[in-house]
Amino acid sequence: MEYTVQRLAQLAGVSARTLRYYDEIGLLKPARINSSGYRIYAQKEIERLQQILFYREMGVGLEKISDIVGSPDFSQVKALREHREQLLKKRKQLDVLIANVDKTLAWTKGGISMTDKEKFEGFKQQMLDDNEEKYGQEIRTKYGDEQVNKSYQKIKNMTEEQFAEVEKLGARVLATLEAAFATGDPAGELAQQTADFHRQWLSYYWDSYTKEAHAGVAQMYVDDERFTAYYDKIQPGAAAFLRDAVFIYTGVNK
Amino acid sequence: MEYTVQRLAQLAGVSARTLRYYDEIGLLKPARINSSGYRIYAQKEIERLQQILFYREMGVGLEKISDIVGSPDFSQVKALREHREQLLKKRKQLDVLIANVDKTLAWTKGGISMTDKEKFEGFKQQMLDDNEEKYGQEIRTKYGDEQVNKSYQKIKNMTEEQFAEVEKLGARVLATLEAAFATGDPAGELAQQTADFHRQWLSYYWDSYTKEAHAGVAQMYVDDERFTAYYDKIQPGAAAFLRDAVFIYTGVNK
DNA sequence: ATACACCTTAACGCTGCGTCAAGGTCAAAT
DNA sequence: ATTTGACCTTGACGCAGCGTTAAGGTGTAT
Repeated sequence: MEYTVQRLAQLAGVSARTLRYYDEIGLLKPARINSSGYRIYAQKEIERLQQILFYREMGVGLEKISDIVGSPDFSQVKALREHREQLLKKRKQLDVLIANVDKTLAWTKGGISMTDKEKFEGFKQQMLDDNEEKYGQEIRTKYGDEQVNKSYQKIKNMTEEQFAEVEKLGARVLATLEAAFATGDPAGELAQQTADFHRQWLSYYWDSYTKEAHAGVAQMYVDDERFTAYYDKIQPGAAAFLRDAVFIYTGVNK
Repeated sequence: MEYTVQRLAQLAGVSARTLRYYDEIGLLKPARINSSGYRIYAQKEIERLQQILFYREMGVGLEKISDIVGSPDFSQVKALREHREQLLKKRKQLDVLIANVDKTLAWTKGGISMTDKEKFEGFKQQMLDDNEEKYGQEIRTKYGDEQVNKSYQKIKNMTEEQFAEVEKLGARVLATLEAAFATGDPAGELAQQTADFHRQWLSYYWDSYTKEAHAGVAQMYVDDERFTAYYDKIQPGAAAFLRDAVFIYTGVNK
């Protein structure tokens, strides 16, 4: 039995346009073209189409389908396994989105304004691990186990996916700091924006924010050469500049 | 403080192109244009951008964001709630896809060929409910509670989303039947294809398929006027034609 | 002969930008 | 004064996977 586009389309439950498109991109060519230029499909094409649609239902892209269909079975299995991974990833992302929406909704109910930009950002696990590995011992003895544990605990509760967000916020602090440093004015708007970003960034690691603690950390950036080095890699003096900006921002002066 | 595109882009962690695009579609217009034609953004625009980015992270489309931002708070909450529903839907779809991939993988392992097209289709809950409502009592007494319960149980185990699939397969049976009926030959390829689709469709409701049962159902389509009416709405005689095709397909003759 | 259903190619539209291309502007360095 | 280099501008194409006119040829039933 032979089929025209529309007939095959009905059979397969797709549109005629789709079949023409598949022809166009070489994914499914008709068996032959009749004297009037009509596309004619036969049994073989039906089977190929069904394979194509199968993978399409799975959410595989047409190009990958093209690779898969007509390749040996074990390749197809491998492709499916890989595709499965991608689907899982997508679902995780969705979970994060949903969690964020829920959080926002909850906060709005609690009277916390939607304009609070803290909601934007997330966390990183690896950052944590790296941190613990490098400085864990020292920080713990210096600032007390309980504090550190609480902070770590808070972070552990977040999902991995939110990592990119915190990194972004961190990068934003650096970028803004650089621009602000160029102005030379720690009381200027750019510098104050930097301090605000820094506060937001910090808030991810702290259970509660206080101006005094914020100012304390800023001072530490100057006192502890590791932090100084981190910020000064932008420009020598950037750490001190940030501290000054934060002092003004918090209104705290040591 | 005022910002050019690039500066604002850095600050917000997006590309300059994005900001130009947002300007183009009217989502975020710069505060002013300077004498050289440069876009200049101010504090107000920063805040608006942050709101925009917030919703964007949530996966909301730009057009909807345009509606949301700048509307009263309660509207925003409503929008978020609706968006949450959509996210949940998407996740459900993903779950179905993943389940399908898993099933296919399992079947392939079990030696069942990937060319079996049964994997395509799903089920419907509502179809069930409708069915139970209309004919439940009668069917139960006629064919026995146990059978019906088993069938129903099987269907209940599937997810709602798979519904569209079974509907599609059902439609495919009808469409193919119509084309086959036009040929007038119940032994022809089209008619045999119809019988095959019908077998696939049945397989969703039955734990195990047998040729005899298939042929029995086909005969029932002629004997029970409700079914006859259903298939004959295509063309008078279609039910009988389908029965003949299935008899040939199964090799069973009553 | 005429209507009507089906076929063809061509081409724009949708989302959310990335990515050249071709050219103007601005501050600093020569 | 000019040259560099980093920034800015407006166009416009490209991406996936078709949906959707548009303009016109074909097939068949009346």
